[in-house]
Amino acid sequence: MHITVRQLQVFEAVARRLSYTRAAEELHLTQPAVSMQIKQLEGSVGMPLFEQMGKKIYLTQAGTAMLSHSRNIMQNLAAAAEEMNDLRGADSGRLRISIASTVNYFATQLLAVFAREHPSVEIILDVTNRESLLNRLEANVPDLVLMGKPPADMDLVSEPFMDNPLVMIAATDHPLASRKKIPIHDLANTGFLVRESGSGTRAAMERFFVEHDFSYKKGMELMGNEAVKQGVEAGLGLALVSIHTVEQELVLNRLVKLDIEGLPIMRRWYVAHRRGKRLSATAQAFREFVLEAGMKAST
Amino acid sequence: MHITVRQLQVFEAVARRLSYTRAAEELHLTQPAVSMQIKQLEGSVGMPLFEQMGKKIYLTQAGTAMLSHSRNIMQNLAAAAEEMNDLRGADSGRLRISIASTVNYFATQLLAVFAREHPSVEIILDVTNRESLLNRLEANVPDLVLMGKPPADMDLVSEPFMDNPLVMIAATDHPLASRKKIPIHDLANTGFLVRESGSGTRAAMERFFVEHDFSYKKGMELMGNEAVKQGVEAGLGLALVSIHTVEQELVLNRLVKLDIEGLPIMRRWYVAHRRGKRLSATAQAFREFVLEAGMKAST
DNA sequence: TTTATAGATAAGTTTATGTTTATCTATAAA
DNA sequence: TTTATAGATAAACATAAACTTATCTATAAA
Repeated sequence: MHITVRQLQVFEAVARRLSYTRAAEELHLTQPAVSMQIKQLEGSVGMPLFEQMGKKIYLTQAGTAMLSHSRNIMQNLAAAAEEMNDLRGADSGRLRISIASTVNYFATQLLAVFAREHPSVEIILDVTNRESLLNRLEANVPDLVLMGKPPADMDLVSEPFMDNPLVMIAATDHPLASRKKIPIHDLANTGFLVRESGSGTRAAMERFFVEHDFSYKKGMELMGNEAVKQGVEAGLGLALVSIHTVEQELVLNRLVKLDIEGLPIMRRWYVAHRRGKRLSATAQAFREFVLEAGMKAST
Repeated sequence: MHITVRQLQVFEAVARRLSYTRAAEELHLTQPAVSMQIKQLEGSVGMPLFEQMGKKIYLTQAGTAMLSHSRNIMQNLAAAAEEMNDLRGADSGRLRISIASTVNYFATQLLAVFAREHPSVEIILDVTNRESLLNRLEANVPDLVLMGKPPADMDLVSEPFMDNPLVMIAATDHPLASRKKIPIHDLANTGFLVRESGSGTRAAMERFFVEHDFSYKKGMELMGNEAVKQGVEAGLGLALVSIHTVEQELVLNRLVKLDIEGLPIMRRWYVAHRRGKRLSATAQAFREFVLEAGMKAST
């Protein structure tokens, strides 16, 4: 024997009105339908829940106890329904975002704006290197990721949302700082600071040099954007970096951008999630927010 | 929105095993049956509860929230079932007993023994006058009542459980104290202390005197047994009382019992409840306990 | 006594649930 | 590439649940 939600609904109505007939009216049922539901519930619990004395019915002790449980259960159901209702909108719940460290230079600002617009969304941000980010995607941890071009073999749904121009930077006092349209081959004798292998920036740079038949002179290999920038500022060589990583330094005149022919290399950033992922309304809202912010930034 | 217990059961199994097929095995169902239940639940909540990525399924955010509600609800159901189970036995719950004040002289002892034998039963005792007791019965407050012969017009189920002999008492120094087999007519000049009208003892006394063609001399009318007893002890007259009300006084020799021919009058005490009342197992156990205790006392 | 009301009961109908079987798609592993 | 596995989908069917209508019984009130 098993108790059903329907039985509890009917039971609650009868217990509240202390009448089968009134309960039936309230539930838009006939009286026999109510009798049956109560009978089944009584069968389930193995005891009478009501007692009839003359024309009046009363709850038995078991009935009184059952009523309190019943109300409890129905309250839980209502709470569940309410939470589900909230989650259907974009202004609640949890949003798990993982971003590749390179994207960090502006993603935090993006998130701040989104958080302000959706104050009751709990945002969980995770800034990590590309490999760890792909692991997290594999484990289905994040709702969405922001990263450079995602690998083709991982079955992701991805869309570019912002240009990521790679530019050549030099120390402020570099002799070519003020020249226009410098052919790349004029840099044959210059040393280049490069990112670690596995970096998307590094891969893009090498592709660019190959395309332009230019064999570059490798000055030093450094981990991360910050190290590269500091090396360039110290005059150790030139470097190709995302313009987003050096915006401040260019404004403060601590670095300069060289006007090389064929530059900037236009790469892009992507918002991505695993194929099959059921994005919450909140996640969808964030995805669209990111795409829209990218559109604005590129116009 | 129509969530069923069945849906929650199936959902919980799928969420726990993270597999439709395993859940189906566990529930002795086929896989399509599980798919359908989940689909219906998802329809009810208006959102996917699972997401499939490759061969693995994961709970969505809504699914995680739903699972916690679901477990809550099923726990409540289990708690309800457990309480109902307890109530089916005679060692739990509440026992409401109303007793007429005359019965109080020994009923408390009876209850004490029952309470010791059923320590987890919550006993609610209510000692009150006969009229108020009948009102409570009318309002369906007590499970059982202990009283003198219940009125025939109230549709009660009643059963006598103990003799209630009415005896004639006198002050210790009464001249007839040591005489045997006193004919009632020898008391023609003696004054009698009587209970208020409406008292069962008073009615029984008058019936006895009428039957024996004895017109008694009314000394004083007093409210309640205690007043009558004190009056007799003070030498204001004789009285007919339940022997249970004077057991202590007889032992302490503060009152004596006169050996009148035709006495004691044998009245009885009853355990009663309204017809139609669904007695709990506990109430039934108490009823039988009282009847059995009465049997023992009368042998 | 008659009448009205509350609930129980019985029979029959509709709807929901669960089943099997078969097929399809996608993915992971051999 | 082939094979095995997980789940979705569909059709056809059996069973059970939830109702309705009609009728019956007991009780309280007129």
